[in-house]
Amino acid sequence: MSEYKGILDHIDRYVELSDSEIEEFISILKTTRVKKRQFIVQPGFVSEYRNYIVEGAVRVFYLDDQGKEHTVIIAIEDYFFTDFYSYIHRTPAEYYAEALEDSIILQMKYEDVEKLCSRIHALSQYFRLFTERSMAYSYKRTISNISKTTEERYWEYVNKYPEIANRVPQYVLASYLGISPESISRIRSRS
Amino acid sequence: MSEYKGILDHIDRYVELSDSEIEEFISILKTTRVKKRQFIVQPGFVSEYRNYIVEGAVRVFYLDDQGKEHTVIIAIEDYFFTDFYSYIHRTPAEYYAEALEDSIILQMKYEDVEKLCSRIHALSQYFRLFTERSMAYSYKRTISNISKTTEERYWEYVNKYPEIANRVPQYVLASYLGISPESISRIRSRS
DNA sequence: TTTACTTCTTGATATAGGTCAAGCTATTTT
DNA sequence: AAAATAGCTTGACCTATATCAAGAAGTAAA
Repeated sequence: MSEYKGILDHIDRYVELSDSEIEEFISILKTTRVKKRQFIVQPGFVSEYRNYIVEGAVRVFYLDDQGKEHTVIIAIEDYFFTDFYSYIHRTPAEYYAEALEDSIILQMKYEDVEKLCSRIHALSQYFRLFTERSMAYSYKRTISNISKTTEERYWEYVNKYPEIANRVPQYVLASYLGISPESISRIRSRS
Repeated sequence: MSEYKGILDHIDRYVELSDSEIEEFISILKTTRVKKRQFIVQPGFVSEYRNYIVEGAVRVFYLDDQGKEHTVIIAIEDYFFTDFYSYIHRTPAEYYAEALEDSIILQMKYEDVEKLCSRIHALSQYFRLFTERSMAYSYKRTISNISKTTEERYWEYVNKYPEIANRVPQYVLASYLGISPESISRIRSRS
């Protein structure tokens, strides 16, 4: 059904699955609806799922000892999110995943993904190739974080992801870029 | 031979390869010796290889328009490095990879890795699992970059990787952590 | 349509940490 | 072992950006 179209297209960009493989894959997907402000992952609980967003927006953030939030991931349609460390190592999550809007997500359990990846070579390839691309992107974010000014980081993000920047609250963007909300406000007013 | 022991052990931590698969894998490895300060990857050229360090130390860094260096990866024995974006997308590298010591590295070409991963399910699994772990680590570095003070980042690194911190020049560590060398010097003298 | 949250803006102030400069100390190289 | 190069330290200064505070503007709820 149309609810799986997005994720199947996503897979299709990397590998080809047979019809029966697609069926097997779909069988491990659980569709979940979450309301705005609802938590999908919480510190203390293992992040059981890899989550794919069919519709809506989610952020993953870390709450430090001073009560400050630091956003690691901002995800909209066609993005994946999870507390990756918790998901892989089966340890309690350190991050929150919070719906920024009412959302529909597809959830796949760690064991199910691993089982399927062991059985279906193409699926393993898919996650490998996709994760390698995420990794390359992650290096770029790191470079940006350590080498650019707040203003440069802000405009870089806004130019690269205008739809996301317009869609999420500014304080979320601020905590993603490691900038104070006030500074973002000033950067915007300056232009 | 012993030169392959490290990488085979590395693989062994994730998956089991048959003897013939091991042989196939070894056949795509090229052993290269590089001298201190030699470049293994340079902007403008495609980063052809995934590189594994048998012995020595290497850093990957970005040179910005103001001539400042920003280190993305510091790698010693049993680590991989490459300009990942260039390697995956076959586009000219943006980073330098520079030997910090005389080093012995194992190089595997993109096409060879892809061909083998298509043929050998376990190898695909290996790279998938390993990259997923790298990814989880990468999020931690991001959090650290956007949420911690320079001093916290410095001590965090030194405690986590004391051997590396003692082995590489301080300006390299500084450019990895996004701190000025002077500040690192002051942080150290303060303790 | 008033009340109450939530988010954003603006101003005043403080400070972490960068930059510049100069000298010092190692470590290579000749 | 002298010369040269590379790396580290220290001091003085400066600026980008955080923090604090208070109000304005949106948005949702009652």
